[in-house]
This record gives sequence, structure tokens and C-alpha cells, in this order.
Amino acid sequence: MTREDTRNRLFRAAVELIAEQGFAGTTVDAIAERAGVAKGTVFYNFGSKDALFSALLDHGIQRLTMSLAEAAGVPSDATPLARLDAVVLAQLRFFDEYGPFARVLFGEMWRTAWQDAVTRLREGALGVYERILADAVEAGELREDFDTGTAATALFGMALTVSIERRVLRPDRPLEEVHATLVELIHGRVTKSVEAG
Amino acid sequence: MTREDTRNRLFRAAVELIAEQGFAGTTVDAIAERAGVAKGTVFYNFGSKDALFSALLDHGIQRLTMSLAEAAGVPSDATPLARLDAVVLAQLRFFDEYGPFARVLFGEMWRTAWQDAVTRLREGALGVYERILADAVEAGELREDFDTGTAATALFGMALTVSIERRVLRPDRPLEEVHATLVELIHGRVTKSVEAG
DNA sequence: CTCTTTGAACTGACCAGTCAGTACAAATCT
DNA sequence: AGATTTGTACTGACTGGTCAGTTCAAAGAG
Repeated sequence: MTREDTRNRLFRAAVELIAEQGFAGTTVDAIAERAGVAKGTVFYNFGSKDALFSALLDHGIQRLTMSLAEAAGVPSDATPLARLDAVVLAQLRFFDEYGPFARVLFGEMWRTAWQDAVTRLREGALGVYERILADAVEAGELREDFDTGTAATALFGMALTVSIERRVLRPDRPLEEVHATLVELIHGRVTKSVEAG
Repeated sequence: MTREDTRNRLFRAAVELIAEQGFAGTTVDAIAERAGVAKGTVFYNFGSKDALFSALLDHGIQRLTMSLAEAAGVPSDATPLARLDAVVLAQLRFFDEYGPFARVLFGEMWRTAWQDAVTRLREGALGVYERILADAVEAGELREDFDTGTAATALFGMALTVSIERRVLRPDRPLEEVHATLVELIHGRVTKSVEAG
């Protein structure tokens, strides 16, 4: 077992427990036990509980950002708003796979103690949304004074909330259906009859 | 000072501290101190830390539900989708006023320990959204097989996320502008040129 | 031989909940 | 009227337990 393996097992154990009980409510002993390592190993690898959590946030945000960025990039000739759909789907898939991370992200991220992580999330994951929206503005698909910052947050939060709710209350609902509903919402097909009328 | 006063002071102190440090990270001593009462008073009034938090969630969810329901009801002759805009604005206003509650709601709500509160939120606040969407379906403003449940969660989460982000990172941004952006997003004016093209 | 992990023992701080006692106002008694 | 009781709200020192972090000798792995 490499050091990398150990760290990943600790990440997984920590994120699950923190999703259930919160950061302060999760003991290092419990994390070590679930990861199947000794308590000393946690401190050998991360130095402190805080440092473990900080590394965990970084790790997750980086993976999330990469997932979204990848979805945003292909196919490269697609219109900005088509790429937007792909990013939403990527985000749903990511939180489908790493559900507890979604809860941790929303639950613990806004504390002043982890402001750095918030900044990285903004620059990373939210940045992917914001760049697509900015591209759309430039391509004339959106009007010039559109508030891409707020819209990026809204889209991200929409997918995040739906992911968590689906996981907790409606795990049987197919991801594709959820995605279809969100895409309709975004593209305004929902209010089509109003627009027409 | 009535008992009601004391309880409200404890609610306010608790929600602020829990928003900053999480439930497990917040001590009863700290809550009592910020509320300006003795520690024993907390237990006299609520019996336990858990019970205080549970009562706090109930209280907040009830207020939120009432705010949204009121916004959904006036003017009663408005179209469902016009009332939807009003509800979104009401939600933004509510979390603007009770910001820490928004963070607590999302941070702590999904733990299995507080499943009852999730249920009440669904039936209450999310129910307001869902009922409007159902009305819209019935009025022919939305197609028949539209997934009102997922859409309700998405709209709620959108407003919630934007509220939190605005409070933490962009408190100077006027609420009306944020609302305008969200309404555009919902009504699909964002992709108007695509629809047209 | 070095890097990593183990697991147990320990410390000192911290914390939820307890409980005996205070304050005081309204009701009841004489 | 004054004296006494009752009930409610609150107080804060105290307790018993918990937990992050330390230390270390021994074992395992590459």
C-alpha cells in the first residue's frame, strides 16, 4: 500500500463521516477506523485534522474543476450554450459519484476558516460556468450586460441542490431525467408558451 | 423579559454561531454567552442542545414557508409564472434578512439526524414552488409531463445558493439585480437569440 | 537501510448536561 | 393588611466523559 493509497482512503473515510456528522462532530479516531489505518497514520500523513480537511477540500475541488472543464471543452466547436448543458451534466455526474463531497462542500465551505477553498472553488468550478457564459455573451447568444457571475452561481447551485436532494430523497430517479429538466429550465423551454403568448 | 424573548435570543445566537462553526463546533456555553443568558437557561428552555437546534430549524422553516406562501398568494389573479417570480424574490429577501439561517439550513439539514426537518422543508417551502409549477401545468403554461418536483428543488437551490454567495462574497450587489438575473434565467430570455435562431 | 505504518498509552483542554440555589411575582392564607 | 406558599425563570459552579494531538517502540514494506 503506497502513501497515495493511504491518503485516498483517508480522504474517502473523512468525507463520508464529515458529510454525516460535520467536521467538528467527526473524530480522528473514527476517520482512521473507517479508513482501516491507525490513528498515528493520520497525523503522519497530514499533521493535523485541519490539514487533512483542507487537503480534502482542495482535492475535491480540483477534481470537480477538472470534470467541469473537460465537459466544457468538448466538442470544441459546439455553441457556448450547448457546452453549458454538458457542464451541468458533468456536475450532476460528479456529485452522483461523489455524493458526500457535495454535502461537505456546501456544509463546511462557507465558514470563514476555509475561505481559501471558497476562492479556489470560485476560480475553478464556478469559473468554468462563468467563462462559458462570457463566451456566450461574446458570441451574441446572450445580451451584453448579462450578469455572468450571478448566473454562474445560480447554475452551479441549482445542480448542486438537485444532486443532494436526489441523493437523500429520490435516489431512484434517473440522472438523465433530472438533467433534462434542468436543461429545459435553463433554456427557457419551460415558459415557451408564455414567450409565444 | 419573557420566556419568549429568551428563546428568540437563543435562536438568534445559536443560528449565527452554528452558521460560522457548525453544529458540533458550537458550544452551548458560547450560545448562552452571545444570547446574554446563563448556560443553565438553555437547558431550562430547551432541554438539550439537540432540542434547541431542532426547534431552531422548525422555527426558521416555518417562517420561510410563510414568507414564500404569502408571496405566492398575491396578487391572486396573476399567472402562475408571475407568482413564481414573486416567490423567488421573497426567498432572496428572506435569506437577505436571515442570512445565517440559509447557511445553517444547507449545512446541517442533510444529516440523517434532522430528517424530519428536511421533510417539513419539502412540504413547506419546496411545496410552495411545486404547487405554483403544478398550477402552471394545469393552466397550460407548462407541458404536462414536466417534472415539477425536480424543478422546484432547482429553483429553491438556485435562490439559496445565490443568497449565500452574495452574502459571503458580494454583499454590495443590489438584491433587485440578482433577482432580475434569476428571473431571466428562469424565463429563458437568456437564450432568446438561440430560440429565435 | 529508509520510509511508512502500527497501536497503545498518555495529556490537557474542552464540553454537554446537572443541580442546588437565587429572584421574584402572583396566589393563598390568617 | 401582612405573612406565607407556590411556580416560573434563571444562574453558574461542578462533574464525568470525550477528543485532538503527542510519543514511541516495534513491525512491515520497498
